[in-house]
Amino acid sequence: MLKITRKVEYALMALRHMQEKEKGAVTTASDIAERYTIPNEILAKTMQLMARENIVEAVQGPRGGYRIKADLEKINLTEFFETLEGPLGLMDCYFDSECVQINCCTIRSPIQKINDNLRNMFSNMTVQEITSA
Amino acid sequence: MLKITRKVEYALMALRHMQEKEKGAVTTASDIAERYTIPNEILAKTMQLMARENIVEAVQGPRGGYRIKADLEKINLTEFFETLEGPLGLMDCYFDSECVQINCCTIRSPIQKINDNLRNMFSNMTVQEITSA
DNA sequence: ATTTACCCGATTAAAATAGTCGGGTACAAT
DNA sequence: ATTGTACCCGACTATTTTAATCGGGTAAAT
Repeated sequence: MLKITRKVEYALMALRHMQEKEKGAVTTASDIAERYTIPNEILAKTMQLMARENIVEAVQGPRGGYRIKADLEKINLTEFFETLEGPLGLMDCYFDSECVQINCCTIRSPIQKINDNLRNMFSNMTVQEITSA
Repeated sequence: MLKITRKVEYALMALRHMQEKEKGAVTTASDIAERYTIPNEILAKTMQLMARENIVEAVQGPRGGYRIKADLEKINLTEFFETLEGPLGLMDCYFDSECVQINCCTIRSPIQKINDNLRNMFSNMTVQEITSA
């Protein structure tokens, strides 16, 4: 429990990789996949997702690839995680959920407080802190 | 991602329930399961686990049940989570793992720092804070 | 003895995550 | 124009993790 997903890991590794290149240079998804032994198509998808979300910019065609578009110092980890994986919460009942305990759950509000702390912690860290630490 | 498990939720609800009764009184696993619509046998297992770990005490036979044994103010959440679910970490590679990226992973140490913060946060909270907030 | 309630390993089911496949579109170079 | 490279994307399958079930026990009060 309390794990981050592969997708998030791959995304961070890719961003870090691109950040080490000259600004404006592009890198192909398969270059990154090969470099870090990441399954090609799953990284491709992750890059596409980040492109849709304007974290990176895609350049199509031969000599194309991706480059960083957003200012990584301005994206906090709560935002980043939610962009890639959807709503963040220790329990599902804070967003969706037809949990059978919904009306008799006695720990919902105490856990909610912990959840707030957690979100807070992640909101106070930027993607940049991971990609260049 | 970053979810706590059902088992942990059930355990906390059970502890909270027992805590509301007079000290020394026992409650059966099926009473608790019924009260909160928890599948009987999964709660039973969870209670057995907590009994093995000396968090609760089991009284066998008719009129038996469980009562709280440990001082819940002295159990922090890191301990509690690890007792129920094993080692705590945002990524697997901090304990087990034959991760293919193990030698080329560029985000391991930054994530490790976040992991330390997370553990720290949970280590500074007690089970009591959840069961009686 | 019988009944109640804990004990526990093995198994199955369901859900979440991870990875694959196939058929597209954009565009630079020739 | 054609070719080749690289992004795009929905649908699908496999794997892993989590949740729940089953079956056959043991302890103890009445």
